Amino acid sequence: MARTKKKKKPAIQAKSKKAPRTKAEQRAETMEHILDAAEYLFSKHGLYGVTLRDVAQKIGVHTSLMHYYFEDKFALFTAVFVRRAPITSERRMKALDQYEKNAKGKPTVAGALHAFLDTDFDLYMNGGAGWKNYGAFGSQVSNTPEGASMFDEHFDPVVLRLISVLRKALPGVPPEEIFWGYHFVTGSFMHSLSRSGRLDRLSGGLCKSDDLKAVKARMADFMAAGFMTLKKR
Amino acid sequence: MARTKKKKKPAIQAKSKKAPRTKAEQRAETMEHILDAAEYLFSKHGLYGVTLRDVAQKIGVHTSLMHYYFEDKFALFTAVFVRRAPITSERRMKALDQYEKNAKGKPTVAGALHAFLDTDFDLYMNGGAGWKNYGAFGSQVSNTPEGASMFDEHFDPVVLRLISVLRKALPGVPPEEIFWGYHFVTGSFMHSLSRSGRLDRLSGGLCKSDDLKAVKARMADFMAAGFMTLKKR
DNA sequence: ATTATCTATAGATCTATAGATAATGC
DNA sequence: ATTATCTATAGATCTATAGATAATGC
Repeated sequence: MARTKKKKKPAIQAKSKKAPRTKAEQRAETMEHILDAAEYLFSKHGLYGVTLRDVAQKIGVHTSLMHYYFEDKFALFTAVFVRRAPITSERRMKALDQYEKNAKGKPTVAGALHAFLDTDFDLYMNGGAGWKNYGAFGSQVSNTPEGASMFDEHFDPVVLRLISVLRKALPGVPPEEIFWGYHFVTGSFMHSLSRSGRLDRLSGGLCKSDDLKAVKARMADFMAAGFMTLKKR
Repeated sequence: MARTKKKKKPAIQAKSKKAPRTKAEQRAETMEHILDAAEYLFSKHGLYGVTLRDVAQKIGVHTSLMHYYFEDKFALFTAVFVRRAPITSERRMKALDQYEKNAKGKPTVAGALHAFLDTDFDLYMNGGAGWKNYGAFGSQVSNTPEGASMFDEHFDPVVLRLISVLRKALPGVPPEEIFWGYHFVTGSFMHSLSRSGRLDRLSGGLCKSDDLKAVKARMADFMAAGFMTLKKR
């Protein structure tokens, strides 16, 4: 990540950061560089707003290398999505399992949402620039037909796990009401991950859309209160 | 709109739907057709995912006509945005004015959100296919750097108007808290307008993301409850 | 010997413009 | 006579592939 910038010093490098020894390492490292660059660019401009040349140029490498490592442009796009999807998915799955266990049959909406959302916010806040970009990338993808099926495939399981906890927390509330609640949650969540900067301008600098810590501090409880308005049957 | 499909009958047309009489009318009608087609396509694939040829083909006209009516691709994109922006903006502005007047110094969060959101949902639900497409288009735009400044320019006034009513409804709550609340609202709102279909699959058909009536019935109260969790100073 | 990277280039778009033709307007 | 639409085409990308060169691996 640190060396993504350009290539400042072609001179002698520090021992630890030397060119990778084995070919396998070299291959892996180049692929990571490509994925990092693609992730960043796709997060800004979407699938069609980025050319393979853009990606190659960003890491100072020839365009044809993109095709050596990835079948085609869409395969690269998919690879960006797939690289991190299982990580966030599994973390949240575990957090929900853990929460439900601790709740001993009495889960709350706020508790479930904290497990689901805060776990991810921690990742995006502390996982480095790559994870921040992935968040913005995901929020882009979530709005396009091209990406919708990737969401279905990789995130349906965690989301349905969340829904199941929410249903226990809200006995008597019909499932469709809970799905509507989730619909609102995911909209806000994706919007927050996009960190578009609009909030900064709108609020005259009072809030920064980059401030995920502030979002984390408010979102789960905000949404939990909303769930309480959904009508029982 | 009805004739957008292709051109089925080059035969004699019904009197009322005859080819436009004056050149001004013809010009206006062609531009509307172009804007309708562009609006639909941009809403699905974004600025870069649509070519001028795509737009031209959709209405069965030559690509060069795009350039005759619009300076370039981005100008067309902007024109799509600008065509309807003032309409939704003014409607909501009026609804907020009206609400505040009726509230006689005692506005509520729910009341303000109903005025702001429901007014728009009515438009998207009852304004015809074009308005539905515009909603999805807007939600796409709201997530891109290219479109952010358009949002700032055209929608900041209504949003700040909403904020001002919310502040009256929430005395003692610092403005930044209210901006965060709005941040959550707009995320859910834009997501709802995108009508991506993911909710349909996720919920196994229990909910349809196309069902704006269901969204309207729940969203304002859901969010209003959330605002109550924002901390006073 | 095998794999990583680059050079060169084909073929397919895409945007945009110049100039021709067809349809209204006086 | 002016405006709407089409034909033809230039110039600029963009994706993708074939084949050359440079760097590791036995």
